[in-house]
Amino acid sequence: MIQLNNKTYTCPVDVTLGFIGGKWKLLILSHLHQFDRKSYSEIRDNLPGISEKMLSQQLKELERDQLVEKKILALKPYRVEYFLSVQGKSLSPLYAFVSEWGIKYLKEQGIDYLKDQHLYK
Amino acid sequence: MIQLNNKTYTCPVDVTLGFIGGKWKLLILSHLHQFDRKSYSEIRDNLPGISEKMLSQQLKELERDQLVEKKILALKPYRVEYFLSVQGKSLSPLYAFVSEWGIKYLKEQGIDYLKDQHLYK
DNA sequence: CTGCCAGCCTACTTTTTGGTAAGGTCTGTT
DNA sequence: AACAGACCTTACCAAAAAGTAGGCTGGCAG
Repeated sequence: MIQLNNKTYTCPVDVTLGFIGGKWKLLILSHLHQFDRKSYSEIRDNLPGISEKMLSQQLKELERDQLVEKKILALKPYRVEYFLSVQGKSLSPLYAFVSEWGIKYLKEQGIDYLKDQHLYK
Repeated sequence: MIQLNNKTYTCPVDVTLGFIGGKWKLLILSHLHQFDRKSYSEIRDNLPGISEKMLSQQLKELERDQLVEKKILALKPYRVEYFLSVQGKSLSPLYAFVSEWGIKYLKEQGIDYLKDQHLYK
């Protein structure tokens, strides 16, 4: 049992899961990793199904956990930009692996995601 | 949007998450990866906090998803053994990475997990 | 023959998570 | 002036996930 920030973790895996657990976190992170879609609405439009509540909630947690940073581009017309922090980028191999594993799995199921990508969306 | 087995996924990352999502799956998997503790009670005893309900439920799902296999060692005194399938082993880089990332993070927080491992448990 | 341990399963409750819908500011467009 | 779009927040509710507690079979040890 590891104690950290008033929470208990059973092992290092558990610690990492504390950051990337949840339905949308890895999706948002790997999205920021893959594409450079960074504005709020670009992320929203590229994660079909996510509600604005979830998006802003998760982004906030990711900022708090310092995996994502937000840059305010302008105040008068409020414009922002989200991007992976150094810490967030340190998880890059994970985003890559998880995505490739998914692609490989889909291929085994007869779905060529890369080829047919334009169809999905 | 990807359709597969009556479910909808937004991208390959989402597909992978379908297998390893949830609070205990990665914990169980990486446990089977790291140690060779394989019996039901060994897994239970090494994942402090997991309830038997969760353990058997998750094991069942992992079997269904073919990431884990179960071998019945004996019937009279019912004894079993769980281990990673080929499919489950194909996620090994993930277990390793997630664990190492956690260890690295802990180190940054002043906790030397590897050195003090004996203290946790 | 009692109790304990392996290996589960089930009913029930609580907690967490996620979804809906609405509101609110500001700014540009028509 | 009306509307739309970027960028959120909040209140309320439903669903899903997880926790609690107990039960059940069958050996084996004392």
